[in-house]
Amino acid sequence: MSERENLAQKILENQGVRVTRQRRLILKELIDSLKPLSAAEIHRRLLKENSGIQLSTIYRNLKFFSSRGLIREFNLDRSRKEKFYEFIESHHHHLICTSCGEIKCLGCPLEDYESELAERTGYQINDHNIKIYGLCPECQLEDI
Amino acid sequence: MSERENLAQKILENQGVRVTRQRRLILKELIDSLKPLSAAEIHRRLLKENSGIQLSTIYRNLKFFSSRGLIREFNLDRSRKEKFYEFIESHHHHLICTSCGEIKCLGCPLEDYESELAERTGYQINDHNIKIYGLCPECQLEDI
DNA sequence: TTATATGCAAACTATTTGCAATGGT
DNA sequence: ACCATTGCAAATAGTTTGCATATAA
Repeated sequence: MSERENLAQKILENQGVRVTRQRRLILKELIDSLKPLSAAEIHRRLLKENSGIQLSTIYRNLKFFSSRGLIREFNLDRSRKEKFYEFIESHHHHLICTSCGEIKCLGCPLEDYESELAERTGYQINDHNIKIYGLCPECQLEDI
Repeated sequence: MSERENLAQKILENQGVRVTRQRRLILKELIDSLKPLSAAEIHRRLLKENSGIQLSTIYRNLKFFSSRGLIREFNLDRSRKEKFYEFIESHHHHLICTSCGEIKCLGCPLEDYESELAERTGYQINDHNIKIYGLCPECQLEDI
């Protein structure tokens, strides 16, 4: 078992959930990845590594990990219908290049705003997300 | 033709696009609505008014209006797969109650942040959206 | 008149589910 | 041994498309 798989193993053990080969592999892909992945992308990557794993198993576990708060699930892009998933290391947001699709992680500019908003509206604020769209420096250089 | 349909008519005429009964009706629903609507919801509402209109026509026109910048298209909720659409009157964001689904519109707290971000990253920032999730005051009162 | 938009049915994509078999604890 | 998880195949939800017909300009 690789080092990364071992990390995944430990996280799952600490969660007190049943550790299967599939769970270890899926979580490993998310931990390894620097950017959010779709279910299909995780599947593709795992097939490359010869882990015969079913797409439905991936979906089931992504739901499971989400409900356990291990990962975050969201739509990256208004035009795509696929969801994306990422391992939660810390609260952050995304800057997305609408031309090449590159994703940068950003810190959170809303800390103060949230408490002010809670006070003003009476809502109990639990979470939020910000997506910022633009053109990365490279794509700005290309015509069209 | 109702007053609201007339407003929709005028908007379409100003855009220099072909004005059909269906376009007028779809745009009217979005203008009337205080909150974002799904394609299915627009369909439901129009059928109630006895406008025999096809769901595929609604989808086609939602895409068309989006591309013209008349409406905004996005996913409201991480768990749902439906997209939502809203008429663009001014730039704003949403506060969503994760229990009852109520949607409140919010102003934009990112104006300054965006220009700072553009400078720092070299990105040309074109758009962004913020979704804030929580419990509305009413839902906070309900146990489980 | 003619190009664009619509209705209808069928296709497609992402995701979910039922059920029998497998595997972790 | 027992129950949670998996594989597989089939179902579903939301959206898109092809083609003949209707309609706005």
